[in-house]
Amino acid sequence: MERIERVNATALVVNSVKAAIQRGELKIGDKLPREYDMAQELGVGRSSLREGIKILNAYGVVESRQGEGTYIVDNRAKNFFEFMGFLPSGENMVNFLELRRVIEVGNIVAIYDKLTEKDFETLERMVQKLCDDQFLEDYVEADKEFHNYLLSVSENPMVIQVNNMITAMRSELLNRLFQSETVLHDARSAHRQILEALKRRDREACVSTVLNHIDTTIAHVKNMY
Amino acid sequence: MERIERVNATALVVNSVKAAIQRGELKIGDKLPREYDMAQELGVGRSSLREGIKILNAYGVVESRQGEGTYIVDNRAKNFFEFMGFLPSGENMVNFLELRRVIEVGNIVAIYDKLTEKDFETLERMVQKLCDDQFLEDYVEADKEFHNYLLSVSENPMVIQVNNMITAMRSELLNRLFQSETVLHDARSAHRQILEALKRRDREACVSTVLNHIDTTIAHVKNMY
DNA sequence: GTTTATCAGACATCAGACCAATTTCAAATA
DNA sequence: TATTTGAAATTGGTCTGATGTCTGATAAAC
Repeated sequence: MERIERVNATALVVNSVKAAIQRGELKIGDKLPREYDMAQELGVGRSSLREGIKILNAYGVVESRQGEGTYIVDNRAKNFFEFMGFLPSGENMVNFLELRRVIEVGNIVAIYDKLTEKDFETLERMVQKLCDDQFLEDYVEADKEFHNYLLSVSENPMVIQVNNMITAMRSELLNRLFQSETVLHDARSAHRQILEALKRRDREACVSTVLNHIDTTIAHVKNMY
Repeated sequence: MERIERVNATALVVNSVKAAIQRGELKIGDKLPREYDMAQELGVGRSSLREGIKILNAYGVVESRQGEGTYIVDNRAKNFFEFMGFLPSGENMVNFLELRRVIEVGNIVAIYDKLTEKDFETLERMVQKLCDDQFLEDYVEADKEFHNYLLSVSENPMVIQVNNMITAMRSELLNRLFQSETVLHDARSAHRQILEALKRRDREACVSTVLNHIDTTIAHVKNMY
């Protein structure tokens, strides 16, 4: 662990860990040195080290387990919503999908006339993949890919980041949803319809198809809870 | 400060402060007791208290100044974006407004057919206010009110919360923007157009007018930087 | 072979001492 | 009198050592 510019002891700890992760030196699952050793490495006291680790805990970057150690994790998405005061629950799942609907509709309006032939080819492959794939993990992957691609066209890192948070929360849900044959069928046809609307550069149809797609999902989720 | 259920010392501190804020016992600007006293009040050690305070600092709920004290603040919005890795800057202002555009467009599609006569009356008053008002602070207030009202119709706490974060970031920007007569004129006519589109329950027009409104703002901001 | 006891390792907490920044206020000064 | 200065008090920042508590592994008992 490299010592970063010192403004104060606590920030030094936070930045050192962040930097080590950024450099790929620390990966998810890695165990940090024990508090005493790490404090010495960074040249700070154990209290200051702990204060830094507490902040990283709050950010969802590490997780400390008493008697065991402190590990690198990525609970940032979860903490993102917790940060806003929301815990995952049945009701919040619907709220959460509605937020997603808002973003996906808003995004498609922003990008519907910006897609190139190359984009269409890529999207075509993704839709095809969703139709061809045989295993649950593949559906989930293909579904995510399609939506993430549309978001990425915005070329707006903030929009993409917010979407990442939502996608991370959605993974678990998708795994359950795609166990239903109906949902899978809906998704296949919906993605194709969205793509067709995009190809026609028909904004109104884009909005309708995206809206429909997610509303269907919401209806399914409401049935689940 | 009331002692909350104790799972562990640090969480106790965090929850106690949060609860006191929720109860309105602590307001923005209030000063917390000095660390030693507060630790005794809550029955925890000073180190544990400090770890809790550090978490609240990370959340943007309090701010500690050496030699002075610890105060209740609300930097949650700022920290929210910092958490996502974004610092306020000229370029990020545009990204940030584009995120806002995505959300406002997505939201108007979600609510355009849900407004009642009463809603229209309220919105009408708000548009009128924006036109009548004479002072900068009033414009800014009226503009915020209009957009927040539309978001609130969604009745989705997550959407509203994300909007709150954005609104908080936007305040500073609006103060500068509304110093331009052109921007003010644009805003007045844009808000009226949006309201008219809503009254006609014309989704396509809603999307167009909202899109236009924020695109105009983005253009102005681009000129500013 | 399974269960239980013990022990080492690691985080959790507390207390005390000292450091550093800020504020306060009274004394010195112009 | 008004201003400057500087020392003391206040408060958060940091370090250290001792002790508590939880977990996992190993050894002992059955």
